[in-house]
Amino acid sequence: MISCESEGNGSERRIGAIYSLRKVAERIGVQPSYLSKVERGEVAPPSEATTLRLANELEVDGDILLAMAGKVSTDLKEAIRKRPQLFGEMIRAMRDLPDHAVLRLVREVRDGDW
Amino acid sequence: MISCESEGNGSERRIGAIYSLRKVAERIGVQPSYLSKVERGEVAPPSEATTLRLANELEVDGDILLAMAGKVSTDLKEAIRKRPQLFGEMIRAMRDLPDHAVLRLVREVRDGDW
DNA sequence: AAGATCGTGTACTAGTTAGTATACAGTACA
DNA sequence: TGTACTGTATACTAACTAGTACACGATCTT
Repeated sequence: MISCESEGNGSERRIGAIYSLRKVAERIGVQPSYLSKVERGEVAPPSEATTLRLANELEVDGDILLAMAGKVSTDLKEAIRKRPQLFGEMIRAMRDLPDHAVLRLVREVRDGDW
Repeated sequence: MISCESEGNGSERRIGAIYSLRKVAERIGVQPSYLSKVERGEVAPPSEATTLRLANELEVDGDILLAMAGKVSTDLKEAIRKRPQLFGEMIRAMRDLPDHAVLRLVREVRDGDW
């Protein structure tokens, strides 16, 4: 587990103990042994719920951690399921675009006069 | 199971027998009893593979049948997983757009000078 | 030196998924 | 009238998911 310096406010007995594998495991509600195996890839990636709790705890983007776990967020799947043909076409079209083109599309949609 | 008229070339003893539940079940490689339950929603929707074989057999859009089964095609998920942030943003942005706006985007991407 | 904490190894499991296998009663038809 | 085919009810299951429970030796701190 990553050990990093805490702010050192004196409330912890040891520096870096806040992000110890055991502490993180406890905060996200799994057994330390399980988190250990997850980190080393010894077991299949956790469920979506557990992955998102972990992402939140480690302050990383949930979509990214889910992707690392080979999964896609339920709310994205839900959006696709509601309009499968339209979103299917769109995603398959975007798949072949370079990042900057997709980014331009995102901006266009956001600013858009739709 | 839907019974429809065949072309009547005389090779079948009874009309409409080509799409009998049993025949379809056999062609997609499941038990008739299972397909029966699937059709009536008595069991959970089949796996992605089985759903796609069924869609192909019935000549309907795979994405649509998957969506009816509450699923999303693996190749779409794969596209999202490769660029989770970008595609996550895009899909969440498109989620709130009306159909015609998404369609316009699809056309734009297709014709695009990207 | 002792107690706390560290990450890890091993063994086990409830619940779910995606079906199979077989038997059965109704219907068409020659 | 029998037999071939229809859809369906019932009972069962192998493989997988997503973990738990507990023990262990190493290390760190006082």
